[in-house]
Order: sequence, then C-alpha cells, then structure tokens
Amino acid sequence: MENEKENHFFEPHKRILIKTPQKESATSNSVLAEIQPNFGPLTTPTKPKEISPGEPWTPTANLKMLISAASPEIRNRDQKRGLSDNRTGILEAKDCLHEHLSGDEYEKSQPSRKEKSLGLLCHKFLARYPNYPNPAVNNDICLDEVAEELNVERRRIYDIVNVLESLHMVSRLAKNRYTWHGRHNLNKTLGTLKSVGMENKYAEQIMMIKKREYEQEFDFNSDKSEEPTVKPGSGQNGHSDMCFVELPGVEFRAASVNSRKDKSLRVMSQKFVMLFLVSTPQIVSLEVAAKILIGEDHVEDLDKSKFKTKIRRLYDIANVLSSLELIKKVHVTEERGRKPAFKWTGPEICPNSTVLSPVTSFDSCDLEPSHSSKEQCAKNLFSATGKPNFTRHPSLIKLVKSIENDRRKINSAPSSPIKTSKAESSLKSAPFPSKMAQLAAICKMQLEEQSSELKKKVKMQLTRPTVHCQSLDFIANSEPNRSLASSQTPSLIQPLGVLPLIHSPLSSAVPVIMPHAHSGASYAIYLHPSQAQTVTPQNLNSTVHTVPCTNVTGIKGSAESITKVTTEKIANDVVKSDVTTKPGKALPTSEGQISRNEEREPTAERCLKRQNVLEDNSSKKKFKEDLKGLENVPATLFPSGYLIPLTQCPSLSTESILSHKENAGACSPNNRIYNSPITGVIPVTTSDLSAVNFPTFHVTPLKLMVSPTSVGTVPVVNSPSLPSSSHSIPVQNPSSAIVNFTLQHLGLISPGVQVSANAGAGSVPASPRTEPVSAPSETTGMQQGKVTKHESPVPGRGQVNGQSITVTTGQQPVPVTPKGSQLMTENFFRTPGGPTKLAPTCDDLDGAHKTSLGPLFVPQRKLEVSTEDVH
DNA sequence: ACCTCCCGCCATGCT
DNA sequence: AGCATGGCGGGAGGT
Repeated sequence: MENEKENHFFEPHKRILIKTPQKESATSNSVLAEIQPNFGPLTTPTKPKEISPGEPWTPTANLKMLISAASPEIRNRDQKRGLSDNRTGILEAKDCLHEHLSGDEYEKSQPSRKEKSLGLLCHKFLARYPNYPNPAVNNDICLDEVAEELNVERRRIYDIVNVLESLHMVSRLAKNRYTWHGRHNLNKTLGTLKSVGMENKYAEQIMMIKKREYEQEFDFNSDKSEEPTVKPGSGQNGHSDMCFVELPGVEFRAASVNSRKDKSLRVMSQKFVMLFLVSTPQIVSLEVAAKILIGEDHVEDLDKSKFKTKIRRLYDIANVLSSLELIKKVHVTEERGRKPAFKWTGPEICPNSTVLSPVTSFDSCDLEPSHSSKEQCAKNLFSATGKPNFTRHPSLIKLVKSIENDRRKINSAPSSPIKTSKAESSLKSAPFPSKMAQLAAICKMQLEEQSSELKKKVKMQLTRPTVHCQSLDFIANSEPNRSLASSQTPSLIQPLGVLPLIHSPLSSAVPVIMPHAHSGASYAIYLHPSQAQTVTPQNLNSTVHTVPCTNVTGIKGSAESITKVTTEKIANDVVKSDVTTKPGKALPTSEGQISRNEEREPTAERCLKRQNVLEDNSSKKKFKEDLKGLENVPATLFPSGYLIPLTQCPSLSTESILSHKENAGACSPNNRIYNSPITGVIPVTTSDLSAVNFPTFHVTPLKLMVSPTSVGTVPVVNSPSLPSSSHSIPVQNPSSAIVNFTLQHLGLISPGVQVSANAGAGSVPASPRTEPVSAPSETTGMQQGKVTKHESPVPGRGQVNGQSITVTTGQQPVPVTPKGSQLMTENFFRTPGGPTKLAPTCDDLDGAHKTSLGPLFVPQRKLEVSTEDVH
C-alpha cells in the first residue's frame, strides 16, 4: 500500500527511469531526463533523472525553485536544457560556472567523482531530513523518490540507508519505504553499541592487533590470531557475526529486511562504530577495523581480496558516518607510515545506552536498550509493537502543533514555493525539515556554483572570499548539527566543493540562560563546549553572543574544523582560498582565534583527541597550538555562546526548521534555512531582536565554531543577510548572501558583522537541531535558546554594532532551564549532537554558563574572528 | 603507485 | 517471474 502511495505521489514525475538503475551518467542524465517524461513503472527505476519539471511538490521541485530563485543562472540553464533536475541543475550550475560551456559538453565533464561521492550524497540525503524529526509527523522516506531527487542510483541510497539503519536513524517500514528517526535514538543506539562492543571485547582486540602490528608488521595471517586473547565473541556472542543490534522500538518491521539483517553493511557499520566507542583514543584505522571485522567472521581468511573488500566497505560506511559527523578521517602515523583512520567525533557515550542522555531516553522510545547483546541481537522483528518507536512526550506534540502553525504561516508565504516532498505531504511537520534541507541543498548548489566562480574570482580578487569561508565554517559548525538543523549547512559547504563534510561537530554549545536586560526576556547562551572549557569567563566574554531567539543553532563543530582542516585537504584548500581573501575587516583577528577555539572539539572530544591523537597532521597540531594560544588570549573572542531568548523559542527546533522553508523559498540570503519559523524570516526577528538588541543585526554572532579557515570567511558578510547585499558582489552575491544567511542562521556569523549592509537581515539562524523532542522537559529553555545568534565578539554589547547584547547580564542566568548540574564539558560536547544531550546539557550548562557567562558577557571584542585566516 | 571508492553486475530472497 | 536489496570487486579518479 504504502508503496503504492508513494509511487503515486512522487512517481508521477519521477518515474522515468527504467528499472535499471544503472548508470546514468550524469551527463546522460540531462538528456535523458528531458526526454523522459515519464513515468515508469512504479517500481524502481533507478535512474534518476528527474525531470519533472513541473511538480511543485517534490522536493526537487522546491529545490529547483529555490535554486532558480537564487540563481537565475541556473534557471536559465535549466531552461535551456529543459531539464531540471535538481541535481543536474547543480551540476550544471557548476558547469555553467565554467560556463562557457554550452553546456552539454561541460556538463558531462563535470561531475567528478567527488561530486558523486557517497559522502556528498549522504549529505544531501541528510539535508532532507531534520536531525530531530517530530515524531508526530510522518517521516517516511521513499527510496525511489530520494534516489530520483538526488539523482543517483538506488543502489547508492541503499548504502546510505543501511548505515543509517544500523544507527537506527531510519527504520524500514516497507518496501521502498523507510521512516526517518533522525538522531533521536542515536545516543541510545550508540550506547547500546558500545555495550555490545565492550562485551565483544573489541577494545582488547584492537589492542592486540595493534600490538601485533607493532611487534610484527602485519601479517594478516597473524592477525587473525588475534583473537586468542580476546575472543570476541565472548559476550554474547555470537557476535561474531553478531546479529544486528536493534533497539526496542526500532526494529525492522519489514520481514524482508530481516532476512538480510545480519548482512554485512548494517552489521559492519555497527561493528565499526563499536570499535570507536570502545577504543580509547577513539581512533580506528581501517586496517584494524577490517581485521577485526574479518576476524570475527572467520578469523582466518586473510585473503587479501577479502581484506580489500572489507576496506572498500568500510570506506562506504565511513563516508556515511562522516556525513553524520560521527567520525572524521585522520591519518594515524605508525611505524610503518601513515594509515588512513577515522576518529570518532560523535558524542561521548556511556556504555549503556541509557546513560547518555536522559533526554534521549525518552525520546526514543521506550525502550531501553537492552544491552544484552543477545537481546539486541534478537531481532526484534516481531516487535510488533506498533510503532513503539518514538512515542513522544506530550510536550512534543505541542511543539508539533506550534510548528505546524508556523508552517502554515510560512507556507502561506509567497516566497516559498516549496513543495513539500511527499513525505511532507504525508507528514505534516516533517516537511519543513526537508524543505530546509532542500534549501540548504540549493544553497549549496548555488554556493558551489558561485564558489567555483568565486574561487576563480577570489583568486583574482580577494574580496569576497568570506563567503566561502563562511560556508565552510558553517558547515563545520553546523554540520554537526546538520542533522539537526543543519543539514543545510552541509550542503552549503559542499558547494564549495569542498568536502562535504565536515563535521564538527559538536560543537555543542552550551546554553546558558541569561536574563535579558533589555528586553527582559531571558536568553540562553550556548557556548561551545570547547570554548566553555577553554574559556574561562574571560574567554567567555569574548565569545558570548546574544542571539535573539529563535533558533539557536549552534555553533558547533568548531573543534573539528581544525582537524578537518588539517585532515581534509580539500576543505582546507577551499577554505584557505577563501579565507585568504577575507576582508580584513571584519573579524580578522578574532576569527582565527575563534576558529581555533571553536575548533575545539567538544571538550570531551578534544581531550580525547589530544590524548589520543596520534595522527594528525602537523598542521592540526599547529592549529591547535595556535588555538590554544588564542584561547588564552583574552582578547580573542570566541563566539561561542549563543543567547537565546527563552521566550521565543518555545517551539523550538522544529519550528526553526519550519521557518526554514520560508527562508528558503526566498532564497535570499537571508532566507535560508534556518530561521525559526517564527522568526522565520529573519527580519522578523526584529521584534525579537529588538528585544534582544539585535535590531540591527549588527550584532555579529559569534561565530563560533568556525574553523580557522573558515574564520577567514567570516567577514563574509557581505551581506549576508541582506538581500541587497547579495547584490553586492555579483557573482558571489547570491551565494554569498546565502552563505551569510546560512551562517547567520547558524550563528556563525553575525549579521552585523561586516556585512555590509545590512545587517538587517539578521536572520538568525535557527537551529533546527534543537531538538525539541528531547527535551520536553528540559527543554524549553534550552530549546528556545537555540536560537541564538551569535554575536560577535563582543560580548556584551558590543559588538560593534551595538548590539550588544544582552549578554551582559549574563549573570543570572535565568533559571530557566538549567539546572546546571553538569559540567559543561560534557555538555559541550555536543550539544548539538544529540538532542538528548542537549537538553541535559543545557541545563547543566546553564549553570555553568551562568557562571561563565557572566563574565563572558563582557568581553567585548568583536569578533574579529574572522580573519584569521589562518593559516 | 597508492588511496579512495564509484559503479553496476549479479546473487539473494521476498512478492 | 519480477522486483527490491545489497554483496562484491573491477577498475578509475585523485593525489
């Protein structure tokens, strides 16, 4: 049934393809697409090509619209082609950039492998859904649809979905259909996996392998033996092949699924994750992972081919996990040399799933993970529980309603054409996120295009670089969130060409609540964990930003940026280029610092990383060092905190997401994604702002997390928000605007900042991420907070604009939320990450923040951030 | 030359 | 039989 429905909905346009997924070359696509009008059989055609020009509803359509709105160029192209694939559009856009091309020619050429990478695809995929979807809504995912929209073979979607499924971020409903759970269950799942991993003694196995390696070189053969000591299976074992670990409400429903449940990709993914969770450094090399995974299966086989295959699969999994920001690629330098490895950048998890977050607990479900692996293993196929899955707290429901309302408002807005995706249609709230995502995607595309152009230009001229950087930053920052709100970000980033990912995550910001002096409204401030740690009150000063309510998104991710940077060349490069240009103005100084600070990973992570870090590039180290230095420096600011108006936020994340739509629709820079629904439009916020101080926007947000590189971007500004601004630079403009927008939303950038103009725009980023869900309890405060913005550097007042903000007070944090018990550190971790965590964190944080914050507010610096280029 | 990992053939198993 | 899934590994792009 469902399928049918789905098909109906979507398919109309989509269905073109024929069943065979096979290749499509991108190039060909366009052509085909045009041609194909059709519908294909419902079944799955894989190929994507979308065409459907018409349909408004599909996300694609929305994207198209957005894109077109955003960039006329693209539109033109499409027209020319007649196509409209989203994807294609994007790609094309790139081409266009190159332009020159008449198009076709170029088009074909384009999509480079990277553009087709699983990581990028995953980003796109994730961008379509909110990190913390409203349970109330229907969050169905139609694989065919997604494949079409993303213009990829269905096969690729399976790769993504399988990994997501292993984390219980999605669950299969039926053929072709999955339900998106987002990160609600993530912490729980991770906790469970950690428990299972512990049972299996993976840590020991890892150690053994390493030991052996060191001692000997590798002999794979020998490796196998590894187990001797450990025995993996001990625990329940069975594991070896262990069964797929399931969570109670998340079991696979579809029978079919069951059959292959234990098959590799899912199980491999879980095992791979377990390795990270169990190992101390949390850095796992592919080689070790492959050995362990093979070992379980059979110890022996050394086959090289088998090993190679395993590695290949691990790359696939790693790409998805990277997109989720759970891991990051690094290189471990061992005696032998550098080996590819991945570092866990996800939330710290307690062994039992339970631990983590209280929040989580509820969110997800009821269940608690059983830890016994056996149980887990037991496939709960039966679980019949209807969908036990996510039952949500009443509060959530309320949120949903509010969101919906917002949505309506938004929808009504002219700007957004948005179509809802099928899912949306089906669901209510869900759509927003997707829209957001779409928007993000669009932005990305635009950015990409622009970026490409920009890059060129930039090289030539430095001026605008910022944008790009920002985008990166965002990404970095946001990404972590991505799931949350951010999916967008990622997308944005991508455009850069960069990497997709970034992870960063975590950055969680710690929320602190403060009373707002002016408005009286209280705000929560989110600090980055990292910052928090590092930051002393003094630091805080610099960092804190106030934000108007709506959404806060956070910052996140900063820490990683560094690593990423180092690690990821691409990103770096891109960034660098951009950064370099950065206008000076803006935040130059601080930025770098900030970025560094931001970089910090969530504190916890950082610590770990530092300890562990084996690898890393010197560059990283350098950065870190730099950062450290910076951190210390009082002057610097970090934009770590966000202020969130408590008042507004009630709805929270979802709302924010919703708001997105609007923005998105607009395309205008401002628009973007994140806005809170309410604020939705940023401008709107003014009221809020006013309260906040925002008014002008000048406030710059803090940036926070920006990676150093990104920092540079900061300056971006240009106009981010402003529409007008967009204009400023022609080429970039749109993109820049978008970027700014995004950034702003994300909080990375302050609107005011530099930008030129207007700050007004002010959009605040909302962070979708916030997860409403989790928090019911906590929540409120926190969530609300999300919104924040950062301001720039200045704490208090500062900022240049004066926005100053509320921060000042800081002091009193208002009680709202926070309980504060915990340390910040933890909180810091990832706020973003898990909703669950967040909530708690927030509370905790608050307390902490308060303290810290108080001081924080003070700071004043502007942000300087920007610049820095950093390196 | 090595690292990544895309691509898509084709097996598997549900419908 | 047809189709959805997804294992698997050739081989190409990137560096």
